[in-house]
Amino acid sequence: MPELPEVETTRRGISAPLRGRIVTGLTVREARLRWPLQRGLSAQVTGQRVGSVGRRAKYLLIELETGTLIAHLGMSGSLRVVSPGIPPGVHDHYDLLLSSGKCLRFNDPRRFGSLLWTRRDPERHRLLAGLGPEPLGADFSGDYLASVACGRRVAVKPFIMDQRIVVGVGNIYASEALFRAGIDPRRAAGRTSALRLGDLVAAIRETLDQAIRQGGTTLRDYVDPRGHPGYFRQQLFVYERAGRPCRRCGTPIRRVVQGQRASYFCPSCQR
DNA sequence: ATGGGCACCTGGCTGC
DNA sequence: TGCAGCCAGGTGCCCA
Repeated sequence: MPELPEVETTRRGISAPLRGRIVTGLTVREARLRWPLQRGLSAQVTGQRVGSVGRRAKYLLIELETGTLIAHLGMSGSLRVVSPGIPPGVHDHYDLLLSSGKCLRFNDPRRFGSLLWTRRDPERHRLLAGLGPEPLGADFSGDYLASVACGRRVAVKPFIMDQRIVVGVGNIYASEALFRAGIDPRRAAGRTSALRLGDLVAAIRETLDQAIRQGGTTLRDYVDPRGHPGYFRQQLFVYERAGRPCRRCGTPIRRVVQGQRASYFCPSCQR
């Protein structure tokens, strides 16, 4: 999926077409997503005006009058604003119909995405309650990262992908940020100096920020709400570049597996 | 508490 | 051409 930059690009794209519109229905073609779609969800949301469209971690928060729709894109999901008259494709699982005559259409080949409904403060929802700080927010600092890394033997790469530590850093940007900070992804989190963790915080911020400005990264499925891919792929230093020369020093990029996920790094630039 | 592994799914690509 | 095997942007849950 979509990591934070892709979710944020999606949020920006769907915000204007949704805000202030009335939900006129919800068409569900496939309810078996990561969490099965709640029965009767359409009746719950129909007739309500959309307020703001927010984001917490990789969750999109579509605020309605009596609650919030929480959408997650999983690994391969995308949301587009289209005319409901356009025939749905095989993996178009739901349409949120709007008074504007358009709809928000969710496509997700792997069905790891979800759509949840809560009447309470979404921050208190079971899936959001334990999340760490936003990487682009003020709470995410070198001091914070050093304090939570203390004593941790887990490798730094899975550590920064742990959503309880910091949210939004997925497999692409974890590798990219570690390259920019010059840190070997296999290094234990607790054996990385506070100074270097400070560099890592800056690198995560810079990487995510640049990716958002480029509309995210498209590897395979991802498209923004207008159907366009993201252009950050051209800026990737290491991700999916195994065997190719490091853009900084020419050393072949290495691929290793950590926690069943591929990690890419330059053995010369990263220590 | 921590770390590691599996599960959930489909599709695209590689190599025999 | 067909098919097995591997890989893919996430993350909740189970086990030791």
